[in-house]
Amino acid sequence: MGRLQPTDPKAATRERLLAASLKAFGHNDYQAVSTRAIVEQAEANISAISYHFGGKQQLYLATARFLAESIHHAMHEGLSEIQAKAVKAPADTCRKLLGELIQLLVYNSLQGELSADAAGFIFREQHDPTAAFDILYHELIEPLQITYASLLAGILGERPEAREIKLITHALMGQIMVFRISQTTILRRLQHDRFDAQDSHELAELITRLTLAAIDSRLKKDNPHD
Amino acid sequence: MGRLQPTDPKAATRERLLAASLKAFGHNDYQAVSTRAIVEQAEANISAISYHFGGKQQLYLATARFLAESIHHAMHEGLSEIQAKAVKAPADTCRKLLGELIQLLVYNSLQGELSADAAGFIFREQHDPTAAFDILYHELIEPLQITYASLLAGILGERPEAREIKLITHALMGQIMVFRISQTTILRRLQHDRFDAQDSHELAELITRLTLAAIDSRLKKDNPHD
DNA sequence: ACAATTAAATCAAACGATTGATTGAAACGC
DNA sequence: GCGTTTCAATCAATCGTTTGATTTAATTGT
Repeated sequence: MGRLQPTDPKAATRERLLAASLKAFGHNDYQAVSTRAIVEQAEANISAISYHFGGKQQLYLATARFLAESIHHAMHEGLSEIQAKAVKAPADTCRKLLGELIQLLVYNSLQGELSADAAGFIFREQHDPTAAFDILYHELIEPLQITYASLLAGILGERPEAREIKLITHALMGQIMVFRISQTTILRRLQHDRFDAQDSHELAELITRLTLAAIDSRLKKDNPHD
Repeated sequence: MGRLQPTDPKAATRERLLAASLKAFGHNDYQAVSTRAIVEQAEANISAISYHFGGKQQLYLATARFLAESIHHAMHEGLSEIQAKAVKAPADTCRKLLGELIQLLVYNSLQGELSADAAGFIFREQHDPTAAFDILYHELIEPLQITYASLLAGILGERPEAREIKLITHALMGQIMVFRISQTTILRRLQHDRFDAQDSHELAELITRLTLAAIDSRLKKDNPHD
């Protein structure tokens, strides 16, 4: 997995357990994942879970933190650059940055090696939230929403905290997420078997066009002197 | 539940098992749902599953069919009316019908009594498809996508089967679905506790505006004599 | 029309297998 | 040699399924 491998042999087992847990919990409910399946995938002993985490429940929460860190690590470079350029940026700069953000999100959603596991984990927490959702929300979901919303607000000249900006942000980000969440559907519709990097690029461009068009019409509506 | 209650007392247990299964499988994986939990909810005996369906696996597949039928039943009236008006309809009629379809989808996604169970069931099958996905896809997902795509194609003057129409359909329907799938996120962002009928109406109008705007820009791009 | 017979449906009890967790001994690095 | 980490063995609890008996409903014989 794409994580930094710890040279410390003590923490190696812990890291393998987290990676195996993410893969397992990304595809199955908490109750549906057996601790034995995790330790088998991690090539560890059954009691390693109790020893390193205290139990299955604590391992699950640690996996949520591990997931948030992993995604944050994978997107931090691109994301922080966008966020830095976005402060007090003019509308046309925000438009360009929004395109970059969409590209970043699409690529990470479709090409990221743990995107499938992450999507499964996050959705389950969305549908029936546990304590893990708080971790994912504050460290992953909310920052992305705020970044997207601030760009949107920069283009539209409104407050990022406005109710309608939040709703539009959610709807427009849905255009991206649906290609991960409902990937089986769209692949079947296209009679395709997987999205490669080229597909992701094309998809990001399409979504960017749709997104900017939706925003533009709102600009015109607010400034009827057109 | 909003299903037609069978006067036949023989099939009553079967129906209760299906309703209980949908509720259970909508919130938990196949493996995470115990047959004992289902029969307890259904007020039936443990062996009723084997007797009426042959086993847990067959009950699960029957639940998928039950879900497809239930949603179909809930949306059939509004959907068939839209589909009937859509045949060879001019672009402006398609625009109006698309708004009605969005309204229908939003309302059913957010207000439908089994929408939460359905969303959970369908997502799990999207993420790790089993034999149940084929049922859901052919009887539920694909018809909706085709209806949406044909309206889109009617507005844009293109073939509903075109690759780009399918992609745009998927992206735009994502604007709707994300409010069900990621409902926990948007409710937390808004510091809201639930979407009522008024919220759903407002949401449908917002999404319709965003959607039509995205389509309109494409019209202009294709007809540059504007 | 009513008792006898058959079929359909439900029930409690039990099966082996698997679950999360714990234990004390063994192996490890320093 | 001592603290850390891993191991196989074992615990009670729960899993899906099966079983044989019981109850309920329908059918038949007369």
